[in-house]
Amino acid sequence: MSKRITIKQIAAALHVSISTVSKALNDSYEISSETKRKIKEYAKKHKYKPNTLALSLQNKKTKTIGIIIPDILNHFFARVFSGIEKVATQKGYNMITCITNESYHKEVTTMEMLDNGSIDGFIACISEETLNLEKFEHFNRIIDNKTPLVLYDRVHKSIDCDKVVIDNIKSAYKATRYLMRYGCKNIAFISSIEGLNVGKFRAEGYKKALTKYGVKVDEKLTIRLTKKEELTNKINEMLDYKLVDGIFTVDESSAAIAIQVLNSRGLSVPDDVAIIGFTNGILSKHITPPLTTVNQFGTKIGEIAASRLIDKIEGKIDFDDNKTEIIRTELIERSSTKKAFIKF
Amino acid sequence: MSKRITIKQIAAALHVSISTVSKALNDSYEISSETKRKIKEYAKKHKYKPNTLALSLQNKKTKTIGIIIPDILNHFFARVFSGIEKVATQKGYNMITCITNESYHKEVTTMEMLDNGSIDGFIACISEETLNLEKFEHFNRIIDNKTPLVLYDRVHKSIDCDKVVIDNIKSAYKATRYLMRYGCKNIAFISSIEGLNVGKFRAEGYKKALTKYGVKVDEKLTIRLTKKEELTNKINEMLDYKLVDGIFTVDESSAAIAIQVLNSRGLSVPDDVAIIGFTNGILSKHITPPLTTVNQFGTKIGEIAASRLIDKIEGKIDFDDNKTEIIRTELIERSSTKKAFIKF
DNA sequence: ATGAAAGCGCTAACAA
DNA sequence: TTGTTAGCGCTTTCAT
Repeated sequence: MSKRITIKQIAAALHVSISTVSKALNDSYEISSETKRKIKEYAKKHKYKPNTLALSLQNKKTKTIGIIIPDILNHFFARVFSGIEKVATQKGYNMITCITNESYHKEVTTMEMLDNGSIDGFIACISEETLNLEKFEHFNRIIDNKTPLVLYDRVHKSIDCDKVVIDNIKSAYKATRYLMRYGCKNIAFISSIEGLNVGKFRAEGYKKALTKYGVKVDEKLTIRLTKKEELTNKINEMLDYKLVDGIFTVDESSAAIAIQVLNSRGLSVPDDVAIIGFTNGILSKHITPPLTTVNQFGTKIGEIAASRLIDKIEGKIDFDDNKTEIIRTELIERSSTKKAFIKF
Repeated sequence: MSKRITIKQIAAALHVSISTVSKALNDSYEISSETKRKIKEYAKKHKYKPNTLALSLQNKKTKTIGIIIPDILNHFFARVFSGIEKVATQKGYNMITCITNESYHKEVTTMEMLDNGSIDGFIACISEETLNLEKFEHFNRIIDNKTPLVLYDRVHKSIDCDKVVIDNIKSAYKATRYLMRYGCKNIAFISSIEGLNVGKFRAEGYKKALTKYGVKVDEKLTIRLTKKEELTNKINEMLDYKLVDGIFTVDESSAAIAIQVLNSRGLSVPDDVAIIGFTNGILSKHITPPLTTVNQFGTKIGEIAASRLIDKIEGKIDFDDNKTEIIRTELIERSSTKKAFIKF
């Protein structure tokens, strides 16, 4: 019914010029307070709202940022997203969201499409497929266009931009070390994200810890898959080969599956086997036993990424001044590593 | 570096008029194929991409929809979101997302802000606070502005628009009936979402089932909270009062918490107590024992909502032709209700 | 203190 | 077949 009103209509109604209205609404010193009053009053009465599109077209700023998320069902990404949204809202930015579902093609087309003035900058996480194809030209094109870009979580050295990540190697190292200090002699490694560089880094951290403490890496105790399908079988096979007393899984659901397999074999967590997971999601808190896990501070990652991007957009930071922020992780101790006795 | 090129620049470079370029690029029959060729070639070479903003300003269509989500960390909403995104992408729409965090104020301000031409329509889920305040004028204002609106999951009768929901009463009724048929004599009801109308409906369905089968409703067996904080205590109190043999929880984490409480009292699920949850999220599959649960088909809800909205936007459906789609639910049977013997 | 006019990038009705 | 012009809603010189 009420359909929005324009500056032009206000001008006509009040018998003044369009520019007078514009200036009045923007509190220009040029306009008499009396005219301002009248105009503002009329505007308010008729619920005048400036047309964002016209504004954006004018000043080449949309106050909108593009968010690229590989998989919104992943709780970690949902956390990052909520961090981004918090800062974006606070600073008056809207978000256009694209879920790539780990597809290279989707990633390329949406980013190309958005990078024509629709958004002021991107916050993106590289999709699995892109990572495997190692094709990053679309990101570099974005950068060439002088569109600010912040990459989070999964990054790549051939893209020169702001980055917000965690130290995967170190985090995995510490988790593994924790298990060793806890007394575990045979520690397995389980990953269902071998397709991601972060997955590989975590494997690296695991090996590094073992080596550092003089334990030989037994490849038969490392399960490195790119998806979850075969997981149950592989874990069973591994347990047939050797009965481990500690497991480090690189994602949450792998830990849940490991627990189920162990239980089905009559083994108890943590009494027979201690487990540490990665990513402190909903599962970690609620499975039985609650999972000791590496917390990634997803919300924090999102917040930092958004702040950085907006600072770039608003020129508070020079476009070429790129930085890689490493967000700390923490080990949250829960019952999956709570034996009554703790050897060394 | 390459900064985007405009139609005007193409025109200048090729010594033709702006409109010729525009027409050529849009494959107008008015332009000679030779000129078209030249123009398109030049455009491609210089990576011309039309400015969406200018287009939107022109034809008053943004090809963008606004998505209002109360809480993105809630897996059900993440599912709905992914359903929306699937259809939106497929039909060439972008999404501007707003997470209200259950806040009335956030909901009002974002929707007001977006409803000025920035988006072509809304898909929204009413926030908890809004529901409690019972203030829905902002939705009606949207509708008055002739902006298409589709509400999902949490709706209200005083807002006259398209809706996509589930039948909460019926779903709860069936879940409760399942427990009775399964042999449960004392069935408890646990809710931590009493602040939502959907929560109340589910309680209603529970009672309806009991009554229908001649079981008297014992209020002391119903726990109806608006948050999760006190849950563990309340469940313990309830179990002190009476040892139930069946529990119907209206959300997923309540079920997980109930299982933890039962286990801590030395009770086993499903042998001592059978449990059915609501919303088939990540938890349901992975907790021990896996949870029998009412699946809500979140993705489907999102898809239907998006299709409906886009049909409205594109005028395939009359603006005032509102419809409420009721998406069926299903009971997924898992181990939390798998006693060896089944009476009745 | 107010207004006319140009322009942001593009489309479309109308001329030529 | 091509070009001129006006206009989408708004800002911003530059007159007046």
